[in-house]
Amino acid sequence: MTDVASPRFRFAPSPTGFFHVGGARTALYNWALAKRLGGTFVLRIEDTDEARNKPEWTQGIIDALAWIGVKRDDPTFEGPYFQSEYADAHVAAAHRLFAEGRAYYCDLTSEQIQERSKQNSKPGYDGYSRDRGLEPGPGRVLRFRVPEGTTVVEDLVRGRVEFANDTIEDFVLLRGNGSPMFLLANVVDDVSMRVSHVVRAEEHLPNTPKQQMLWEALGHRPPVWAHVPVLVNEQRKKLSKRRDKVALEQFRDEGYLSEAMVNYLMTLGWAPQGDEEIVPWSRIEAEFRLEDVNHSPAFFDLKKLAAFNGEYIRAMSLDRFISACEPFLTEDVPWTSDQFDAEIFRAIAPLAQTRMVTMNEIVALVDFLFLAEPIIDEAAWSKTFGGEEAVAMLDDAIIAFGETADWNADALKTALEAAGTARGLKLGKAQAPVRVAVTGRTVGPPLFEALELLGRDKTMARMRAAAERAR
RNA sequence: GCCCCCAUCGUCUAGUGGCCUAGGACACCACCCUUUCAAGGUGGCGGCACGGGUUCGAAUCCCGUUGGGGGUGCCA
Repeated sequence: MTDVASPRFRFAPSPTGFFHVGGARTALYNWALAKRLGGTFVLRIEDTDEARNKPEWTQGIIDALAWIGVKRDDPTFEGPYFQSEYADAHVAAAHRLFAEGRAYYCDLTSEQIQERSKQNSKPGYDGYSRDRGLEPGPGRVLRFRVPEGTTVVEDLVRGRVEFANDTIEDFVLLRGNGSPMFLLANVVDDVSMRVSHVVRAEEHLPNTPKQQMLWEALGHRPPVWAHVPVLVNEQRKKLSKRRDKVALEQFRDEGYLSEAMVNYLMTLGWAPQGDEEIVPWSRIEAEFRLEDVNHSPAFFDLKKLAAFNGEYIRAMSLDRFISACEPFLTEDVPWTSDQFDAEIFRAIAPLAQTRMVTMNEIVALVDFLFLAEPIIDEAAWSKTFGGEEAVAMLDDAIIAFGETADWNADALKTALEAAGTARGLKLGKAQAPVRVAVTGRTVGPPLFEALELLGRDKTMARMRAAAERAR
């Protein structure tokens, strides 16, 4: 192990798709530790699976990490390194192991291995070529000669985990074509990058005795291991890219705030001190300990994430909220840029802020203010104008508003309240037809404030149009 | 099958032998507030998987059972 005073952590994703929330949490754990302990966070892209890797995913990883605060320009950050560039070192290490008798070549095909396994009714590879003294050659894999005894993994979250070596098969180091396998490449890189702490998901725990033997065979003391529980879906299965919504990029695009996502992810398997779970990163960084990480899988709960996001949205200052809205106000919007009015938006923003769970919801909350005509939600329309009462109420509202001298929220409210009372309707009922007429929806920001911003002309025109349509 | 891990409200967790009549958060329900919807406030529902030990005392320690999960590739 390297200098304890300056630990080196690493995050080693493979660029095989969108960035997974589970990966994000692992990265965050490593990052929090590296920051607090004054260590280093090494990013190594494990791009050795040629069939599945795509270069564009690498940039995706870097961007996603930056989004959650793991930034390249931070002095704690080191890399990215690319595993594919170290293939020579991996092969050289394997050859050394062969020369030392720690590994041997085998010419069995996987079909033959399966056949033997079936015959002696033992799973996996049985060490058939251990003593055959095979030289390297095409189609021959290099296997590690697992020694006798027991391998004890000391894990910071699991404690002491023992593996009987006779349950571990002689695993492949080099493929038949001579290329290195994950187990080997991963260890050789960790050794050469002087990694002191391997913090990763629990699914790697079964690999750990193999890797630890490799560390030792290569003449090094193994790192500190820590295997954190996996994230699961509602069926309590490991989150998968195929069936679950896990892409960090998607959450970002829908308007989840990175602070909320980071905070939520950190509470999966761990909790800050005290009763508060919404805490700033500074506290997380100061308090996070691997020893405190839970041992059981955690359900990635979209509802709770949404609740966190809502909290974070409401906690923003008006200026921050407005600038956070901006990307969602310019792309994929129903209005044209000249229809948008920043002053009006600023006025409605505080009223929208408490009504959102994700930032992309801002559009539907304010669109009626910028569009020439509201987008009519048919379900809302038929529900509201199903009876004659609503149309009559709308007619009365048109008259009441027409007689209103000052066009402001208070005056409009007073006017509608009076009109409603005359028909025996409470304000809640009386406002409904007006709301649908003007905004197209049954829900939205407070009505009279919205009408004030919309202005007399547009409001009256929409109400008349709706009355016409409802007849 | 074999190896390994895990087990507190529906969910995420606090709890490290007495402070536990088990605390908080999300979700859910009710009420209050209220121009819709939210937000906010108040309250409620709800848990130590089971069985044995150890101990004066166990959610906490040990064993077993059951139940979940991960791994078992010439993927990473």
